Amino acid sequence: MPTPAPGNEPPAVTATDNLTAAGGPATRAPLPGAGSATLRMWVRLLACAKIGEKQLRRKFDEQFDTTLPRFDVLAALDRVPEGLSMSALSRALLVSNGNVTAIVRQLQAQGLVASRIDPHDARSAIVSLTPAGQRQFDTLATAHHAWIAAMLRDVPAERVDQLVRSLGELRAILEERT
Amino acid sequence: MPTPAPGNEPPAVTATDNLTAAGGPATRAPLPGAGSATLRMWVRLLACAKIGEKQLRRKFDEQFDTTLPRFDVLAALDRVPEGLSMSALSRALLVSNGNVTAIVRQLQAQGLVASRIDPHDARSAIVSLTPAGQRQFDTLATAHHAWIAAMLRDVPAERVDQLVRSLGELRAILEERT
DNA sequence: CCTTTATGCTTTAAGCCTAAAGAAAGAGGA
DNA sequence: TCCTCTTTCTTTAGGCTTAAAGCATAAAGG
Repeated sequence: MPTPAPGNEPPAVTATDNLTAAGGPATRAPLPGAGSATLRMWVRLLACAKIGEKQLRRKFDEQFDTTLPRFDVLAALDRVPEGLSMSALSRALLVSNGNVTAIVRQLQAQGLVASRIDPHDARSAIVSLTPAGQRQFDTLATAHHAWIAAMLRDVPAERVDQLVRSLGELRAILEERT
Repeated sequence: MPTPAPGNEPPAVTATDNLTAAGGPATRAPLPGAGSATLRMWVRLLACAKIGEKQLRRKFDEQFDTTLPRFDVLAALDRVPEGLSMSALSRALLVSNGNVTAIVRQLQAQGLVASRIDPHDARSAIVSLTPAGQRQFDTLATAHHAWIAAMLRDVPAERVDQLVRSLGELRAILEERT
């Protein structure tokens, strides 16, 4: 559609990418120095995460009839063969306690994870992968890895390394302020 | 908390940060070259987005009794005074069409946005900020900007600039593959 | 033993999100 | 006119997410 109904197509920019565009040379910008570079960084970070997540979510659904959060649980459990308590799981995944309850219930119904009472604490359930869950995770992880490699194949290797470092630093800073 | 309840505290790493850790010098790594640097980059990107989003969501809720998605809608509309159709809005926000319906309905009930029929196309509703919505957005945007500046105040300015560039490049690449 | 306090987990209410199906309007051609 | 195809939007079913309330267990102190 060339020249589509004037004023109907938005610039394909997410949210507030250029909040300070109007106003000319700002003489009283809030929080001077930092300017809005941090805001632009944040908006772009979020856009990247959203776009990529959308692609991965669709792949998980289409090819394996599962979801990203369920994969995340399996991945967390794969890293700790002894199993994790619900609380530990929720901390590892950065989601709320109640949320984990529902997701684990689904995986349990599918026979992918098992839950036993902590012998040292009757309140605590320890969740771990079943053999079927381990097999399922291995399959999913391979596909997941390949999807991401494909998604990012046009990003130069040195740029990837740079981002690994910078984002690691950024994550450390963000975690401090929690 | 030094030495906390042995075996109960997971390493504070999100999801699959080091999938290839076990196995020594891999002789048959899938997708050689790229290795798992892309995977680590992706996991870190996602972690940063989640941590930051969580903080912002809480701030929006506590201080203004609103939500991030609603702010996103206001922000998109602020950038286009003539208003946007529901479809254009959903494209700008990277969310589904049906989702926008619900969020706009909320904002409409609060009197922050108005919706009129497109005179050129009776199917299309054009949504725009009301004066009250504009005032609300200005307030929220100022706070939002300040929160982000505070959240990222320990990231060196040159690192911010570097990330702005790299993430912009990354976003462009991700958008191609949609 | 009993009370108080803290912890682990589940439940609930409310909201965000998607895909898919459906309703309504536009656009084009026979 | 009528038929078909497309586009725009809403609705629906299902899943993720949170905060807050509630239940059960644990831990500490009288």
